[in-house]
Amino acid sequence: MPELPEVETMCRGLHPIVGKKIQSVSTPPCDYRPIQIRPSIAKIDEQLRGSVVTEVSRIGKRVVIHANQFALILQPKMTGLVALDEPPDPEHVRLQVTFNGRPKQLVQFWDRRGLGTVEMLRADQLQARIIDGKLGPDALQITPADFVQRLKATGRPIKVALLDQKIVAGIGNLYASEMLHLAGINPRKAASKLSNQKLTELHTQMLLVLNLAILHEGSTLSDGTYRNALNNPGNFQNMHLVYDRAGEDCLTCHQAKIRRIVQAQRSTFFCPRCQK
DNA sequence: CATATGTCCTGAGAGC
DNA sequence: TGCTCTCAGGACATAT
Repeated sequence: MPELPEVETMCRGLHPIVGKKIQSVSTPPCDYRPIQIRPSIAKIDEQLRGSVVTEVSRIGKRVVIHANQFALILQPKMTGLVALDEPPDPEHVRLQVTFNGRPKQLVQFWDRRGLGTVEMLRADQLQARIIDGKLGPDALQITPADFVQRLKATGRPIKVALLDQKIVAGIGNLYASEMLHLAGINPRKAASKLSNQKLTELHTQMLLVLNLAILHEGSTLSDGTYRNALNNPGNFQNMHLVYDRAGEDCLTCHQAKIRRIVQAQRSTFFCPRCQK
């Protein structure tokens, strides 16, 4: 599940295409229901063909390829990824961007479940269409004070609040559990009832776990879908303290077992002893 | 406005 | 072994 560290890793892996000229943008034949692409692939190809990639950036959990004053926005959602090399399998390639030059370079948007989307906007529309009203400050950029203030403003359980991209952008189900464990916070606690000190600690641990995960190129889970741009798995899955470890010993206190609960229809993992 | 729920999709794994 | 069922969850649409 691509969250901030996985999407950041994808973006960094795409760096070799910066400065390259786009030869074409196309959708290869695919046996599955087509993903959402807007405007049409023909219009996207028309605008981007022949233009040079100036930047690859990340907005929350989206990958943005900039070229010709346009932004091509790839949203992996659950099982999508962006690959420079071969994707996990050839069956679920949803979009291809080919570049001029030898050897010919190719960026492929691959998505097994097809929940991902592709959107092209004028670069000057990015703020209004993607960020305003939809995304809070990025998890790697938000100040501790802003982080605390935004979480204090909701009575929802802290775990649920962390998943709300309007509060802070980039956190997903896996890292939400991990950072709450590191900060010693019970995921069911109302965000508004946490002390400033606890929330500040959470901010610290959030940065720690996200940056550490980026360093290890993200987490490749048992479904094996997430890979970095060169089709190698991440390494951070081996360092999870709570995620998907229900019934196993807590690696922090060694005196309790990790529990799984469901919040907002999503799994949450925590140690009942460390996170009271 | 804030919050809650339903929906999309495919494949892995469980259970019989 | 092969079938059916459940589950995984990001983001958006719709409901409360």
